[in-house]
Amino acid sequence: MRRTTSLDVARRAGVSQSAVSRTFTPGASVSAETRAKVLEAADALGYRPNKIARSLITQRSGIVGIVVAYLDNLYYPNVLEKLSRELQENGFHALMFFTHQSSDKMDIVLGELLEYQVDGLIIVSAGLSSDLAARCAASGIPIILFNRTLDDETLSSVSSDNVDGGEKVARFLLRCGHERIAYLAGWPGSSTDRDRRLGFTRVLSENGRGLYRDDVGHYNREEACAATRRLFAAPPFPDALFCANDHMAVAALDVLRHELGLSVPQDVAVVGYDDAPMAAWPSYALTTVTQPPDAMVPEAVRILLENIDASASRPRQVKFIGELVQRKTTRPCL
Amino acid sequence: MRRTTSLDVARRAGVSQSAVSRTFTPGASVSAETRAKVLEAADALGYRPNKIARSLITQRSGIVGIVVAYLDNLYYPNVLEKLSRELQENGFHALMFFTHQSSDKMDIVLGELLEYQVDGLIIVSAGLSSDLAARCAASGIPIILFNRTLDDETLSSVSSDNVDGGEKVARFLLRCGHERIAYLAGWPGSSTDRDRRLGFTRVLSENGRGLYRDDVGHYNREEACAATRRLFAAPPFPDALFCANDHMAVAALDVLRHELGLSVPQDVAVVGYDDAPMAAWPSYALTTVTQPPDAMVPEAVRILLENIDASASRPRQVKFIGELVQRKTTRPCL
DNA sequence: CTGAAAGCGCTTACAG
DNA sequence: CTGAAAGCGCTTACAG
Repeated sequence: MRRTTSLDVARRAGVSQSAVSRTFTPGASVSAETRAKVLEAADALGYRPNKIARSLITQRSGIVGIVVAYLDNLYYPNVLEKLSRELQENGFHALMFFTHQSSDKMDIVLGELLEYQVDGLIIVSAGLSSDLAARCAASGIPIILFNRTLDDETLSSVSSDNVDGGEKVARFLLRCGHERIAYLAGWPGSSTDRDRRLGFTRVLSENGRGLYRDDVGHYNREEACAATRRLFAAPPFPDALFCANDHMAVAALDVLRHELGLSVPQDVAVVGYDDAPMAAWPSYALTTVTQPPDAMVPEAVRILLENIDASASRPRQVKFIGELVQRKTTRPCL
Repeated sequence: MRRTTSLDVARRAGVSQSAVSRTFTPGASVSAETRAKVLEAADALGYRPNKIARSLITQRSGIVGIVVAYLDNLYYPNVLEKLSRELQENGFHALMFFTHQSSDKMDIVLGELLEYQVDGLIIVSAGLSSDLAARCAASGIPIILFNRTLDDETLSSVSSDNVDGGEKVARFLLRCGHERIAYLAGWPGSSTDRDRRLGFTRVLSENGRGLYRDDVGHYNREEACAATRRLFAAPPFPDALFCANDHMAVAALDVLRHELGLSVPQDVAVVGYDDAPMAAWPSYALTTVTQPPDAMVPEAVRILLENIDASASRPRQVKFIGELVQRKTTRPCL
């Protein structure tokens, strides 16, 4: 079954193919009469302009690639949906590319991306070697890192101020009088983990403290559960646990309460990061630091589209300040 | 900055443009020597074939549209990730289209989809009027409904047997000796809600029972919370509650335990549907019916790709049987 | 195996 | 405002 093309419409409407093209090009000059004839014929034939063909000549595909490593951290589905909808409202669409945490596969993914002639790229929740980042920047296609940053600032990014967030948690825990403070790390290579830890331990040491215990969960539920067991293997137990994200904090909470029989916050205080949806669910009521997607997503899309329009502009790093929201996994304190 | 094209590569390699095209077309005939020259030149120039241009002539975009209404039900991010990865492994990619539960926006979405010349369509978690379904079928593009079915069978679908699932839950609850059984409905227009309820109430009435109480949550957390409050507004309370999906069951659990101070399963048994990730988390340990995405996703993709290859084949409905998995929101019973 | 050429379905100067 | 024509970057018969 042949697709109906602009030529079919032109013939039926008794006009040139150019006229058809023009009536479907916003801002092109067509007389009301011609437009009406075209529209009628198009309607009768069920014609729709072929975006693919159009993109070949306009050099604009209207497609933005979104690279994601995983979706099991509840924070990300939310971000993904918002990004997609925001893109849609601006006439773009998201082409999904799933990769893995380790950046071995990123090469392949990136190659495929470029083949699709995407207009831009949003990299979410995925590690990116600086080597790869450099190649991306060199490719000339506008890229924005969401919730990740790069030390050398070769790429634009939108994230929250993770150092500040880590500091806030440390100050809060200290104020609550905690003594044996532990850290459950995320993916050690990620900027998020590094910065949250940095802010956290800096405030601790400014107050003459260090991490009482320290383990790694790689932002993964199973590993976070295992790490929690190790962290609480021998007394004296930590009396506060800062988890590098909510997804792990929830896992830790489950282990603490249901396996180890500890009470939160009486025996241990638990703090997460992200303010993912389930953090607000009463069963968890997790104290955490927000990374407001309602502000971050539109900003990320704005910057990206700006770069697509004027690809000359230089990389920009935008950081949002998160807030500590106290719920019930920590004792009330000012 | 002009993109580097096959012609650039041809010039540098000293061969024809066709030769370049051939070395990037699997199965085309090129001598080893020519191929080597081309590959070298391509590498030097950072050339990648333009899939968009290719698709214009091959009539294959390699893009499959995925239509989703929302991602806050945790079952879906999981499905989406699996669908995407499965597609990727088969050389396709997913273009996301977010719509809304109500099918008003589906028209627009569908139009955009067709403009992108997607090779196929997967509709997940979204309502589709039979009118729209007919138009889809008429468009000639292969479509598969995931987790939804259509009465008139004009479209292929992969789902679980929701009638059977509803029956299983009813039999189980009856066996456990429950007397006042309530149903928390999802989206009334959806096939999932209709079938789960159908199987559920059928077994109930076969045993001389009816629904003790009945309310609607529209598969939405807030509404499910409100519905739960209504269901438990006055004694005697229901002693069992079947929720049309896990997302609402978890909401109900939160209200029951944390607002109403009821014990689950002592005061009320709660059963969900989906076996979404959080159903297995110890804080919920929800008894539920599985809809195995590990089996359903590959099958959905298989059928779709089959239809893309031989677009003549007629619509097919595949149903998977789910299992009731007993966890801790119901009393142990055989 | 290889190259010249037509064509996929559009947009966009260029004349009129 | 309108049409004929060139061209976006490929693939693919067609000859050789």
